[in-house]
Amino acid sequence: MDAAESLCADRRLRLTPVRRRVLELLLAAPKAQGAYDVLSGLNRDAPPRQPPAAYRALDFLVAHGLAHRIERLNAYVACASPGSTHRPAFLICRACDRVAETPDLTPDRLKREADAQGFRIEATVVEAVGLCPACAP
Amino acid sequence: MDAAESLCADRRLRLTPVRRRVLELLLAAPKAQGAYDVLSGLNRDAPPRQPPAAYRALDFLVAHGLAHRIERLNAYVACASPGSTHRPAFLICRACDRVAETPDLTPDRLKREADAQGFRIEATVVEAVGLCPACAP
DNA sequence: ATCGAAATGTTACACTATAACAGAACCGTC
DNA sequence: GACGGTTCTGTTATAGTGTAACATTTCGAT
Ligand SMILES: [Zn+2]
Ligand SMILES: [Zn+2]
Ligand SMILES: [Zn+2]
Ligand SMILES: [Zn+2]
Repeated sequence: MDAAESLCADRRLRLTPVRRRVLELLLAAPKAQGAYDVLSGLNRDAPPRQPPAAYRALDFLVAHGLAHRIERLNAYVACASPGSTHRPAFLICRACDRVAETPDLTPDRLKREADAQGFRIEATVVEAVGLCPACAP
Repeated sequence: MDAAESLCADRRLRLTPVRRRVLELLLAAPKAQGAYDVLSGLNRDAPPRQPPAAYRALDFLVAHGLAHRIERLNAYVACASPGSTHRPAFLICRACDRVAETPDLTPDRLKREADAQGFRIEATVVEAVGLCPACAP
């Protein structure tokens, strides 16, 4: 949280109350939170909010590296090391939905990292997004 | 398609008309197809089908390695090399949604593979699914 | 104080996915 | 060829995820 504070200060980003609260919720959660989980969290405070409020805050956090979206779960987690640009790998437990973030690493190191944590990988998804030759500028 | 035929024959899997048709649709499509795209494709034939028909066929194809689900797009593509167990990486163009499947490779080879194809990676998602220490049997 | 940009509120809707149960088709055995 | 279990399909309804569009407010700088 402190890291997020100073990061936003450095970059002149506005960590508004809603965004701050959403980040707190993600940090406090033991597992990845869907957008509507976050929304319920917000609405445990007052006043009641609508879906866009949650999505906007989450988009902000993801865009600036304070949180990650787990495509597989349609859910979000707070980043484990905000500030540094990184391409993390996530270890997602299919039983409890807990998500561990591993630091930037090359793919063959992924298995060793998982082994070290006692995590048994059953499937891995690698998705790269970018521009194909036909669409490159 | 022939590969799918023989693969199903070998494994005593039933490549029923619906499943066959869905695979044909995926193979014919230039880009990843959402479940409802597939459903529209099915309904261009008769008789009209409902969402579960598409999802069931897609689940079957994915389960047996004839297709892959692209989490990022909530969409599906036909597998480029069915039969072989593999952990492919997908190159997803954010502009045209075309998806290229790269063969099983280690992550540092991903960049080289992409470079060779003239594909400019802008973001990569690595998601591993399995069992965390707390949930392991 | 004023103005433009950024953020939020609000309504309504689109897209994605599954539960639950009924019926039909398939496949082996007797 | 009739049973009987299994797998596949049909059908209805509903749950879950995400966004478009526009009004309103807040912020920060001239
Ligand atoms: Zn991170
Ligand atoms: Zn677990
Ligand atoms: Zn494949
Ligand atoms: Zn493209």
